[in-house]
Amino acid sequence: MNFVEVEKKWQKYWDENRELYLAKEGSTKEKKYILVEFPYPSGSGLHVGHAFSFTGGDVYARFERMKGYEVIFPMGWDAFGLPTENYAIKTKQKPQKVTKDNTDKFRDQMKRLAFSFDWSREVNTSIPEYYKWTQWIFIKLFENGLAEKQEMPINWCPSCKIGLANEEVVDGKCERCGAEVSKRTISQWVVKITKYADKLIEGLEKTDFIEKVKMSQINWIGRSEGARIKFQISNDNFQTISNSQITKELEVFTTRPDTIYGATFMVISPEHPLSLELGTNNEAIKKYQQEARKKSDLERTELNKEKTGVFSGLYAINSINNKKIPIWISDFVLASYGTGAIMSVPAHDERDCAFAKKFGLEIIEVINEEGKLINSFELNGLTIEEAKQKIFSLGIGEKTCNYHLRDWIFSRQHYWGEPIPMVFCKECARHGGQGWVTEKLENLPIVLPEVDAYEPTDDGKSPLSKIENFVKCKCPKCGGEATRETDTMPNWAGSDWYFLRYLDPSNDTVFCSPERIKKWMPVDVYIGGDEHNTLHLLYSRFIYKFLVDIGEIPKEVAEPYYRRMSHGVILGPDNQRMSKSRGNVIVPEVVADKYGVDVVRAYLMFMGPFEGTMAWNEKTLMGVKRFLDRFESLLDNQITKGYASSNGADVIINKTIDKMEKEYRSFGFNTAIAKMMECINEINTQKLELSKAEIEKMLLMMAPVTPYVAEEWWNKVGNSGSIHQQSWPEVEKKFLVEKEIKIPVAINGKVRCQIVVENEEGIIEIAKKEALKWIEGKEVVKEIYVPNRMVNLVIK
RNA sequence: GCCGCCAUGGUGAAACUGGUAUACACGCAAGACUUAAAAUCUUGUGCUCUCAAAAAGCGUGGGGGUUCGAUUCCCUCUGGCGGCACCA
Repeated sequence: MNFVEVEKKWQKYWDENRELYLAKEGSTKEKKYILVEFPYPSGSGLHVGHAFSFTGGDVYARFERMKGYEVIFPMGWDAFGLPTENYAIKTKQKPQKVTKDNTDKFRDQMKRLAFSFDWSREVNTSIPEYYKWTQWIFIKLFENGLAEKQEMPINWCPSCKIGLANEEVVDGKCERCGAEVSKRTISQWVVKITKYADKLIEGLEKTDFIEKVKMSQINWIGRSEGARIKFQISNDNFQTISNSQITKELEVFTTRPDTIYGATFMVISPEHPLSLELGTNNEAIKKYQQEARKKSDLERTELNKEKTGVFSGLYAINSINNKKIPIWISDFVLASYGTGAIMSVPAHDERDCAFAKKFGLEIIEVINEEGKLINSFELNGLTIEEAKQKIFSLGIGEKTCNYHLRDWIFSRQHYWGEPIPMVFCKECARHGGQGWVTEKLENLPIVLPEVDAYEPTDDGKSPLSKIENFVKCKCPKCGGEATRETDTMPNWAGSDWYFLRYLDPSNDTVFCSPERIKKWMPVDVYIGGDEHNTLHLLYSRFIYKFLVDIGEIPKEVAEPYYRRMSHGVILGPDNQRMSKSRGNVIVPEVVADKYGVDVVRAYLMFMGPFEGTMAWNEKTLMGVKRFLDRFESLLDNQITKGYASSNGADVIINKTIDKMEKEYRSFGFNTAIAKMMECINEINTQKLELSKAEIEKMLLMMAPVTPYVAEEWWNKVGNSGSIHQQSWPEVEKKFLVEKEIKIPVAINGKVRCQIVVENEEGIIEIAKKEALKWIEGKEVVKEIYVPNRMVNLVIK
């Protein structure tokens, strides 16, 4: 039977016997939640990257099932998003239809690749039954003061006609299309993730993420400790320059309050309130502000060589010595960070120094080479830390922290996303507040209406704004005439919490029952790409922690993901990233047509370490194919001539069980396969005869990697039912014990010879006798025996 | 610039808590089968010295250290990858 027929046969069987891969709710077994990031169902189907990471997850899931865990290994679709919307526009189809076609295709491909997903738990972020709960989460955020509408400048992609989160802007360009991003001020929903900054850092301690992931999260949050210090603005010319009475002091943020004696000027950003105030009647300042506004983020960061700026005309009073220091305006100070104002210490900060040199400002050194304070009166001689403490004790400044993490702009002006379930009511606004009213829970989901045109509008509004009977509605609070929010949510919204929905996918009264959360959470292993280590991981941890805080999730499990694995990347045969333009794309389905699914799976797992980057190599794939051929012909020969009556290969079989188990458990799939190769090589070279039980054990060991071959032979040797319901073979420990031990003998650390002994008695003497040649005439000054490892003789 | 990670044959890579470095596979070479090729099988394969073998020496990016013993631990340098970056 060829592999095509075998695959068809068993795929049908597995489809008809779905309980094989179901995660059973009533099970008394210990649970294991294995999660792979769900894909965006694009039109081009499953690519090698998917095949690779899903196979890894699948092998692991199958192994843990065999080890007796109740494994939950679900799959779904992160289906909202721009590519589908764009494709729908281009092909004049409905996004709903495009999504259905694509997910059907993905599902078929996944089934063919034998991924043992529990399909009864499939989720799709774009169906109303799912996004009802995404909307519900938004309402909870709003009710708890973590979502609000703000007028704010956003990153605007002129090509996609969409607002972008900071996260979606890479080097000042749109992450998706590469167009240069500009600024626009739009009224936007903002989710206040910054309130969770510390919790998100602290929570990392409860996880087992690798250092790389922890660091990128910590860097992204960017906590920095320092002080806010208020400086009085000198009265001398304040009145003449500004007609306002309000701004009489200037607050700065600094991480180095100890250097306050070195502060020779202040810098405020062009968007700082004080700058804006001054700009109204000062031409030079106004002109500078206009120039700064014109610069995109890209330009502002590219132009980091030459500093620009303008003097404000004002002076601040240095709180510690009453010295008058000038206040400058420059765009190297960002309005969005800290207070938008700094005290400049040019002697100890590169940027301040460049600025001071350009504009001829004073530079005072306050730290000497030993890291002690100088030129600082009462602080002289102190260390930096001591000086900081002293400053605080003098009542200057207040200890605070700042974060690089920004609040999360949650509005998108596009069609294919979750409608934000908010209503604007003029009447309610009149009684205070912004006038934003949450939709009633019983009215959820707010269903995305089917429309004829999905194109974003040129004025930057969502296409939903054109649909009158969607926009016009009754206020859920007062019942008056109101209008519905027409913005939709970003892609991340649906993927923030999908791992919870898998646990209870058809519940229509809660997003997930607490019992099921208690049963299955946390995710034991979360497999995904490095590109999601900051954004997706941070957003979903935030949403999870928020739901814990408001009591919607039992607080026993504080973090959603315990371990994070970042799967590797497969490059094209030319060692380059696969891309259509390079023409180096490998399509897993095409390779499977040629060699069979099991060869593809085994090859993907054998290529290299699961977390590594490796290039596709057809020759190595052929090696793996040869190995599987050898495996099958070994079984075939043995069955043809009859099974051996005694277990002749039990030593190598048991050793292999032991080793493969360890390798599978630690995601060492490449070495797991190598162990089976060794086992087969040994059986062939020693011409060992196999019993039926031994053949079955070998099939069981291969079942996670090559499910079709294993299933086919499992039945060929006379079993009924599925091999994928069997347990992992037990290691018989007695076969692991060596009768003789081989011990290398080293002289001065260099291995010279080997001895074979039955026990450790007098082993040093035996070693000395064997190594006589090297130690003759020398004095042995030290004898070391490491049990079962080696003997080392130190001679002079 | 700051933070994190990595560096082993011709190639992809193994090596448990410091204990025989290079498992497994690719490639290459020789041989068997064949009219021939493909496929398959067998043998060899870190480097130097050697016709060959034995023996010896050298070998995990460079240098230094700890240790009886270091791919593994420490310091330092070099090169590469990833994250952050006018963030005060």
